[in-house]
Amino acid sequence: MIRFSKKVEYALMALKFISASSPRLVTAREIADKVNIPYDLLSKILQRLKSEKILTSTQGTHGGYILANSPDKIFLQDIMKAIDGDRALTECLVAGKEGECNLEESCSIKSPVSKLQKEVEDLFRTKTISDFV
Amino acid sequence: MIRFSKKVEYALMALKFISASSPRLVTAREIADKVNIPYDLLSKILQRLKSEKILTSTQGTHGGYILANSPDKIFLQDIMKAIDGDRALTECLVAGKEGECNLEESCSIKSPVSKLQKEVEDLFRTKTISDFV
DNA sequence: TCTAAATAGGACTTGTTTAGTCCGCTTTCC
DNA sequence: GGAAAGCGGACTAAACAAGTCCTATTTAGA
Repeated sequence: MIRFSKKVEYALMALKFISASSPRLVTAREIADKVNIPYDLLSKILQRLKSEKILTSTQGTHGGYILANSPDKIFLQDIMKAIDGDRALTECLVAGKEGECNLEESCSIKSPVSKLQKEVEDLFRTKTISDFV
Repeated sequence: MIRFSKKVEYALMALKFISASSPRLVTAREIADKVNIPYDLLSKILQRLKSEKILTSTQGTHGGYILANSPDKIFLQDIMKAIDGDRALTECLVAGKEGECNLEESCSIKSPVSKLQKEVEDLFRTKTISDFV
Protein backbone atom coordinates (compact mmCIF):
# COMPACT_ATOMS: atom_id res chain seq x y z
CA MET A 1 0.00 0.00 0.00
CA ILE A 2 1.95 2.83 1.38
CA ARG A 3 4.95 2.94 3.65
CA PHE A 4 6.33 4.59 6.76
CA SER A 5 9.87 5.81 6.39
CA LYS A 6 12.38 3.94 8.50
CA LYS A 7 12.89 7.13 10.45
CA VAL A 8 9.24 7.26 11.42
CA GLU A 9 9.40 3.65 12.54
CA TYR A 10 12.42 4.46 14.65
CA ALA A 11 10.71 7.53 16.04
CA LEU A 12 7.72 5.47 17.13
CA MET A 13 9.88 2.87 18.80
CA ALA A 14 11.95 5.53 20.51
CA LEU A 15 8.91 7.44 21.70
CA LYS A 16 7.38 4.32 23.06
CA PHE A 17 10.57 3.53 24.92
CA ILE A 18 10.79 7.04 26.34
CA SER A 19 7.15 6.91 27.31
CA ALA A 20 7.62 3.62 29.11
CA SER A 21 10.60 5.03 31.00
CA SER A 22 8.81 8.18 32.08
CA PRO A 23 9.45 10.27 34.10
CA ARG A 24 13.11 9.27 33.93
CA LEU A 25 15.38 11.03 31.42
CA VAL A 26 16.51 8.63 28.70
CA THR A 27 19.66 9.03 26.63
CA ALA A 28 19.94 8.48 22.89
CA ARG A 29 22.63 5.91 23.56
CA GLU A 30 20.36 3.88 25.78
CA ILE A 31 17.55 3.86 23.25
CA ALA A 32 19.88 3.00 20.40
CA ASP A 33 21.18 0.01 22.34
CA LYS A 34 17.86 -1.24 23.65
CA VAL A 35 15.85 -0.77 20.49
CA ASN A 36 18.70 -1.59 18.13
CA ILE A 37 18.82 1.55 16.01
CA PRO A 38 22.01 3.17 14.64
CA TYR A 39 23.00 5.76 17.21
CA ASP A 40 23.82 8.64 14.87
CA LEU A 41 20.60 8.24 12.98
CA LEU A 42 18.56 8.07 16.13
CA SER A 43 20.21 11.22 17.40
CA LYS A 44 18.99 13.13 14.38
CA ILE A 45 15.52 11.78 14.85
CA LEU A 46 15.36 12.75 18.49
CA GLN A 47 16.67 16.19 17.66
CA ARG A 48 13.92 16.70 15.13
CA LEU A 49 11.31 15.51 17.61
CA LYS A 50 12.71 17.98 20.06
CA SER A 51 12.69 20.88 17.62
CA GLU A 52 9.04 20.10 16.92
CA LYS A 53 8.29 20.17 20.63
CA ILE A 54 7.42 16.51 20.88
CA LEU A 55 10.35 15.89 23.19
CA THR A 56 12.24 18.08 25.59
CA SER A 57 15.91 17.53 26.19
CA THR A 58 18.52 18.25 28.79
CA GLN A 59 22.08 18.69 27.65
CA GLY A 60 25.31 17.78 29.36
CA THR A 61 26.18 14.86 31.57
CA HIS A 62 23.10 13.10 32.89
CA GLY A 63 21.16 14.74 30.13
CA GLY A 64 18.60 12.99 27.96
CA TYR A 65 15.14 13.13 26.55
CA ILE A 66 11.66 13.05 27.96
CA LEU A 67 8.21 13.50 26.44
CA ALA A 68 7.07 17.10 26.16
CA ASN A 69 3.46 16.05 26.70
CA SER A 70 1.44 13.18 28.01
CA PRO A 71 1.47 10.24 25.56
CA ASP A 72 -2.19 10.69 24.66
CA LYS A 73 -1.43 14.19 23.41
CA ILE A 74 1.34 13.16 21.04
CA PHE A 75 -0.26 12.49 17.69
CA LEU A 76 1.02 10.22 14.97
CA GLN A 77 0.44 12.93 12.43
CA ASP A 78 2.72 15.34 14.28
CA ILE A 79 5.42 12.73 14.57
CA MET A 80 5.32 12.01 10.85
CA LYS A 81 5.35 15.67 10.03
CA ALA A 82 8.27 16.30 12.35
CA ILE A 83 10.35 13.60 10.71
CA ASP A 84 9.38 13.65 7.04
CA GLY A 85 8.02 17.15 6.68
CA ASP A 86 4.82 18.00 4.90
CA ARG A 87 3.56 15.19 2.76
CA ALA A 88 0.37 14.27 1.03
CA LEU A 89 -0.90 11.60 -1.31
CA THR A 90 0.07 13.85 -4.20
CA GLU A 91 2.52 16.72 -4.49
CA CYS A 92 -0.20 19.19 -5.38
CA LEU A 93 -2.02 18.57 -2.10
CA VAL A 94 0.93 19.70 0.00
CA ALA A 95 0.31 23.13 1.44
CA GLY A 96 2.37 25.70 -0.42
CA LYS A 97 3.08 23.53 -3.45
CA GLU A 98 -0.30 23.79 -5.08
CA GLY A 99 0.85 25.50 -8.23
CA GLU A 100 3.79 23.26 -9.11
CA CYS A 101 1.90 20.57 -10.96
CA ASN A 102 1.95 20.90 -14.72
CA LEU A 103 -1.21 18.84 -14.95
CA GLU A 104 -3.01 21.29 -12.70
CA GLU A 105 -5.55 22.39 -15.27
CA SER A 106 -6.26 19.05 -16.84
CA CYS A 107 -6.04 17.10 -13.61
CA SER A 108 -9.05 14.89 -13.34
CA ILE A 109 -8.49 13.31 -9.99
CA LYS A 110 -7.67 16.21 -7.74
CA SER A 111 -10.93 16.51 -5.89
CA PRO A 112 -11.45 12.81 -5.08
CA VAL A 113 -7.82 12.38 -4.05
CA SER A 114 -8.13 15.43 -1.87
CA LYS A 115 -11.11 13.86 -0.15
CA LEU A 116 -9.19 10.64 0.38
CA GLN A 117 -6.29 12.62 1.76
CA LYS A 118 -8.59 14.06 4.42
CA GLU A 119 -9.72 10.58 5.40
CA VAL A 120 -6.16 9.33 5.73
CA GLU A 121 -5.29 12.37 7.81
CA ASP A 122 -8.23 11.71 10.10
CA LEU A 123 -6.80 8.29 10.73
CA PHE A 124 -3.35 9.57 11.58
CA ARG A 125 -4.56 12.57 13.51
CA THR A 126 -6.50 10.51 15.99
CA LYS A 127 -3.69 8.08 16.81
CA THR A 128 -1.39 8.95 19.66
CA ILE A 129 1.60 7.17 21.01
CA SER A 130 -0.49 5.95 23.90
CA ASP A 131 -2.12 3.75 21.26
CA PHE A 132 1.28 2.21 20.75
CA VAL A 133 1.41 0.39 24.03
CA MET B 1 1.96 12.12 5.32
CA ILE B 2 2.35 9.44 2.82
CA ARG B 3 2.47 9.49 -0.96
CA PHE B 4 1.07 7.83 -4.04
CA SER B 5 3.71 6.90 -6.56
CA LYS B 6 3.53 8.86 -9.79
CA LYS B 7 2.59 5.65 -11.54
CA VAL B 8 -0.45 5.19 -9.35
CA GLU B 9 -1.49 8.78 -10.03
CA TYR B 10 -1.15 8.14 -13.74
CA ALA B 11 -3.07 4.89 -13.43
CA LEU B 12 -5.94 6.68 -11.73
CA MET B 13 -6.08 9.38 -14.36
CA ALA B 14 -5.89 6.85 -17.14
CA LEU B 15 -8.58 4.66 -15.62
CA LYS B 16 -10.83 7.62 -15.17
CA PHE B 17 -10.32 8.58 -18.80
CA ILE B 18 -11.01 5.06 -20.00
CA SER B 19 -14.06 4.87 -17.79
CA ALA B 20 -15.39 8.14 -19.18
CA SER B 21 -14.87 6.90 -22.74
CA SER B 22 -16.61 3.59 -22.16
CA PRO B 23 -17.59 1.50 -24.00
CA ARG B 24 -15.23 2.78 -26.69
CA LEU B 25 -11.73 1.29 -26.93
CA VAL B 26 -9.09 3.85 -26.00
CA THR B 27 -5.47 3.77 -27.12
CA ALA B 28 -2.46 4.43 -24.92
CA ARG B 29 -1.47 7.18 -27.33
CA GLU B 30 -4.76 8.96 -26.91
CA ILE B 31 -4.59 8.85 -23.13
CA ALA B 32 -0.96 9.97 -23.11
CA ASP B 33 -1.87 12.98 -25.22
CA LYS B 34 -5.07 13.96 -23.43
CA VAL B 35 -3.86 13.42 -19.89
CA ASN B 36 -0.30 14.54 -20.56
CA ILE B 37 1.63 11.49 -19.44
CA PRO B 38 4.83 10.16 -21.09
CA TYR B 39 3.66 7.57 -23.59
CA ASP B 40 6.21 4.85 -22.84
CA LEU B 41 5.61 5.05 -19.15
CA LEU B 42 1.87 4.98 -19.55
CA SER B 43 2.15 1.90 -21.77
CA LYS B 44 3.86 0.02 -18.99
CA ILE B 45 1.22 1.07 -16.54
CA LEU B 46 -1.64 -0.02 -18.76
CA GLN B 47 0.08 -3.33 -19.38
CA ARG B 48 0.34 -3.97 -15.68
CA LEU B 49 -3.30 -3.06 -15.18
CA LYS B 50 -4.11 -5.50 -17.91
CA SER B 51 -2.02 -8.31 -16.47
CA GLU B 52 -3.83 -7.78 -13.18
CA LYS B 53 -7.19 -8.04 -14.95
CA ILE B 54 -8.20 -4.48 -14.29
CA LEU B 55 -8.19 -3.69 -18.00
CA THR B 56 -8.71 -5.81 -21.07
CA SER B 57 -6.90 -4.99 -24.27
CA THR B 58 -7.24 -5.60 -27.97
CA GLN B 59 -4.10 -5.76 -30.04
CA GLY B 60 -3.49 -4.66 -33.59
CA THR B 61 -4.82 -1.73 -35.56
CA HIS B 62 -7.88 -0.26 -33.93
CA GLY B 63 -6.86 -1.93 -30.70
CA GLY B 64 -6.89 -0.31 -27.32
CA TYR B 65 -7.98 -0.67 -23.74
CA ILE B 66 -11.26 -0.92 -21.94
CA LEU B 67 -12.22 -1.59 -18.31
CA ALA B 68 -12.45 -5.25 -17.39
CA ASN B 69 -15.24 -4.50 -14.92
CA SER B 70 -17.74 -1.84 -14.07
CA PRO B 71 -16.05 1.16 -12.43
CA ASP B 72 -17.60 0.46 -9.05
CA LYS B 73 -15.90 -2.93 -8.98
CA ILE B 74 -12.42 -1.60 -9.58
CA PHE B 75 -10.88 -0.96 -6.20
CA LEU B 76 -8.14 1.47 -5.37
CA GLN B 77 -6.34 -1.17 -3.40
CA ASP B 78 -6.15 -3.45 -6.42
CA ILE B 79 -4.85 -0.64 -8.60
CA MET B 80 -2.11 0.19 -6.13
CA LYS B 81 -1.17 -3.44 -5.76
CA ALA B 82 -1.08 -3.91 -9.52
CA ILE B 83 1.30 -1.00 -9.97
CA ASP B 84 3.51 -0.98 -6.90
CA GLY B 85 3.19 -4.57 -5.74
CA ASP B 86 2.63 -5.59 -2.17
CA ARG B 87 3.27 -2.83 0.29
CA ALA B 88 2.50 -2.10 3.87
CA LEU B 89 3.28 0.56 6.43
CA THR B 90 6.29 -1.50 7.45
CA GLU B 91 8.30 -4.15 5.66
CA CYS B 92 7.47 -6.77 8.22
CA LEU B 93 3.74 -6.44 7.54
CA VAL B 94 4.09 -7.40 3.89
CA ALA B 95 2.87 -10.95 3.33
CA GLY B 96 5.83 -13.25 2.84
CA LYS B 97 8.44 -10.91 4.30
CA GLU B 98 7.57 -11.37 7.93
CA GLY B 99 10.86 -12.86 8.97
CA GLU B 100 13.21 -10.36 7.37
CA CYS B 101 13.22 -7.76 10.11
CA ASN B 102 16.16 -7.95 12.47
CA LEU B 103 14.19 -6.15 15.12
CA GLU B 104 11.51 -8.83 14.97
CA GLU B 105 11.98 -10.02 18.52
CA SER B 106 12.44 -6.70 20.20
CA CYS B 107 9.94 -4.84 18.03
CA SER B 108 7.65 -2.90 20.28
CA ILE B 109 5.29 -1.40 17.75
CA LYS B 110 4.31 -4.32 15.59
CA SER B 111 0.84 -4.93 16.91
CA PRO B 112 -0.38 -1.30 16.93
CA VAL B 113 1.07 -0.65 13.48
CA SER B 114 -0.56 -3.80 12.23
CA LYS B 115 -3.89 -2.53 13.49
CA LEU B 116 -3.34 0.80 11.79
CA GLN B 117 -2.41 -1.00 8.60
CA LYS B 118 -5.80 -2.69 8.61
CA GLU B 119 -7.54 0.64 9.00
CA VAL B 120 -5.63 2.15 6.09
CA GLU B 121 -6.45 -0.89 3.99
CA ASP B 122 -10.12 -0.53 4.80
CA LEU B 123 -9.96 2.96 3.44
CA PHE B 124 -8.34 1.91 0.19
CA ARG B 125 -10.35 -1.22 -0.21
CA THR B 126 -13.66 0.57 -0.22
CA LYS B 127 -12.70 3.19 -2.80
CA THR B 128 -13.38 2.41 -6.42
CA ILE B 129 -12.67 4.36 -9.55
CA SER B 130 -16.30 5.34 -9.69
CA ASP B 131 -15.46 7.48 -6.67
CA PHE B 132 -13.03 9.30 -8.92
CA VAL B 133 -15.63 11.01 -11.04
C1' DT C 1 39.35 23.59 36.10
C1' DC C 2 39.64 19.51 33.53
C1' DT C 3 37.31 15.60 31.80
C1' DA C 4 33.67 12.66 30.54
C1' DA C 5 29.04 12.21 29.08
C1' DA C 6 25.62 13.97 26.91
C1' DT C 7 22.93 16.81 23.14
C1' DA C 8 23.45 19.60 18.61
C1' DG C 9 24.08 19.69 14.00
C1' DG C 10 26.50 20.15 9.34
C1' DA C 11 28.48 17.51 5.60
C1' DC C 12 28.99 13.61 3.36
C1' DT C 13 28.45 8.73 1.33
C1' DT C 14 26.04 4.89 -0.17
C1' DG C 15 22.26 2.23 -1.71
C1' DT C 16 17.67 1.84 -3.34
C1' DT C 17 13.79 3.29 -5.66
C1' DT C 18 11.29 5.93 -8.94
C1' DA C 19 10.56 7.91 -13.15
C1' DG C 20 11.44 7.86 -17.56
C1' DT C 21 13.63 6.20 -22.08
C1' DC C 22 15.00 3.12 -25.82
C1' DC C 23 14.43 -0.39 -28.80
C1' DG C 24 12.74 -4.30 -30.98
C1' DC C 25 8.85 -7.75 -31.15
C1' DT C 26 4.03 -9.34 -32.05
C1' DT C 27 -0.72 -8.83 -33.43
C1' DT C 28 -4.27 -7.25 -36.44
C1' DC C 29 -6.67 -4.57 -39.94
C1' DC C 30 -6.81 -2.82 -44.51
C1' DG D 1 2.90 -5.84 -46.98
C1' DG D 2 2.63 -1.96 -44.16
C1' DA D 3 0.76 0.86 -40.65
C1' DA D 4 -1.19 1.10 -36.12
C1' DA D 5 -1.68 -0.76 -32.19
C1' DG D 6 -0.25 -3.57 -27.79
C1' DC D 7 3.85 -6.27 -25.46
C1' DG D 8 7.90 -6.33 -22.93
C1' DG D 9 12.98 -6.43 -21.67
C1' DA D 10 16.91 -3.61 -20.73
C1' DC D 11 18.71 0.43 -19.55
C1' DT D 12 19.64 5.36 -17.56
C1' DA D 13 19.21 9.30 -14.69
C1' DA D 14 17.66 11.63 -10.98
C1' DA D 15 15.80 11.76 -6.57
C1' DC D 16 15.43 10.12 -2.06
C1' DA D 17 16.29 7.37 2.03
C1' DA D 18 19.35 5.51 5.16
C1' DG D 19 23.30 5.66 7.35
C1' DT D 20 28.06 7.59 8.65
C1' DC D 21 31.55 10.89 10.10
C1' DC D 22 33.18 14.55 12.43
C1' DT D 23 33.25 18.50 15.28
C1' DA D 24 31.07 21.74 18.50
C1' DT D 25 28.60 22.86 22.69
C1' DT D 26 26.65 22.09 27.24
C1' DT D 27 26.82 20.35 31.86
C1' DA D 28 27.95 17.62 36.15
C1' DG D 29 31.20 16.11 38.97
C1' DA D 30 35.93 14.66 40.46
